[in-house]
Amino acid sequence: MSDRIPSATVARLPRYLRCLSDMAQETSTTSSEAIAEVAGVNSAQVRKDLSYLGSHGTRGVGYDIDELRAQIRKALGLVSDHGVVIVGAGNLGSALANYRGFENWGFKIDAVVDADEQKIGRQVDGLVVESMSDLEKIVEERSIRIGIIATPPQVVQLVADRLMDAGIKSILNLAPATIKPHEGVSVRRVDLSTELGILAYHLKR
Amino acid sequence: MSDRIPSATVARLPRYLRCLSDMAQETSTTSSEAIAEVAGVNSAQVRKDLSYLGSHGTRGVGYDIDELRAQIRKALGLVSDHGVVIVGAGNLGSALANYRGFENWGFKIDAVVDADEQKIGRQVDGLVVESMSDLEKIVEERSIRIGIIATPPQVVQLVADRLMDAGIKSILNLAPATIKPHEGVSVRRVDLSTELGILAYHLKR
DNA sequence: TAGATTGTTAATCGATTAACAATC
DNA sequence: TAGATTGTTAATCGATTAACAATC
Repeated sequence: MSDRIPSATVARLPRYLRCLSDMAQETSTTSSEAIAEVAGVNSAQVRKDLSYLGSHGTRGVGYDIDELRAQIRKALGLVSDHGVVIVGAGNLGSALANYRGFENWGFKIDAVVDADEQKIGRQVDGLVVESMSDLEKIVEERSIRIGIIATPPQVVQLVADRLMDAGIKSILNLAPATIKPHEGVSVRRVDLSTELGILAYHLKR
Repeated sequence: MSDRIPSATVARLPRYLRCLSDMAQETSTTSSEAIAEVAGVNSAQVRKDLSYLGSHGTRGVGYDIDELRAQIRKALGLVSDHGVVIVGAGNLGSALANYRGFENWGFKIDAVVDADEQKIGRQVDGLVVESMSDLEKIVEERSIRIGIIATPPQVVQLVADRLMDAGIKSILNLAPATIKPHEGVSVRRVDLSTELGILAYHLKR
């Protein structure tokens, strides 16, 4: 609810949430200055970002950490459990299946699928790798709405289309390829070799 | 050389580079419109971005793909080989060591280190996992300037400090923790659970 | 009250894009 | 020449941040 939160703010909210988790041990209250310090941003920006969630701070005092965490979780929609399917049980896909921290955020890896016969049936962090041909069935039966693509780039659009047709509403694409999203589906991309390319630029001077 | 390239442009250049690689098979020339289509951005933006590299296009014709690739590689500093050390031989670190595409871009994984005795000596994609205690020696002897951190978040700053003290100039941090960079060191962060958090937000409507 | 810190305004800064003259 | 496409300007849009009144 409330108005649209700017995308730059949405991108910072999960970071604040993690910073707050780290702080929670020490005190029950914190300030925009302290959050800014830990998150590595400007304190005015923290206040501005938090103001989109409504006013939950107390002037002269700061923010109650637990309450603020709850508010951020609510704003991001991290309140209920989200089922996730990982497509691709290669190195990256397996790394993700094992990735701690997903659970802490209310994400639950429901399935890992792969097209490679060899990999089907293997265990990946307690999950059995299932067949790519069952993808639609898996997504529908388990009401999964988030998909993570960790396949070779050549098949990314194909996989994405199948996911979206099956009802997936959000896709995190870790392969170096662009996805044309269907109407109403949001796609995020993380490309590690791109990140390294950016790093090289800064190495120059 | 030339003036500072805006950071948003730098972040897009690696993407253009990959799009151009895909196109190179079919034709020897391309247009800002075609690149924009594949990269998923506005064509005026492509032209603007490319204009920071100098004028390498031909009005009425377009860009020579091979020449443009060379120019982008040069602008990003991808012309010489960059040595990389990966800290952390867990799932993510191993996935990275195996990550194809790094080599194509002029990156060479020179070492994978881990603090866990159990993992030392294991093979990861042709590399033998080395001991974390040799980190400084490895970085200095092999003149490595890029580090990738794939450790638990608790030790990130410690590892980063050791890397920076040893002479690392660019760090890609894949762990969910903030690094305070030393003067002249650039740090980029990719946090997969943050990405998933952002995805959850878009799931709401 | 005095000190601290929020919430918000308004200025600034930077990034995107429509439009079009230049030119192949 | 006619058609195509660049390179660049200028308008627009959105994001950042300094500053400060509000208020605990």
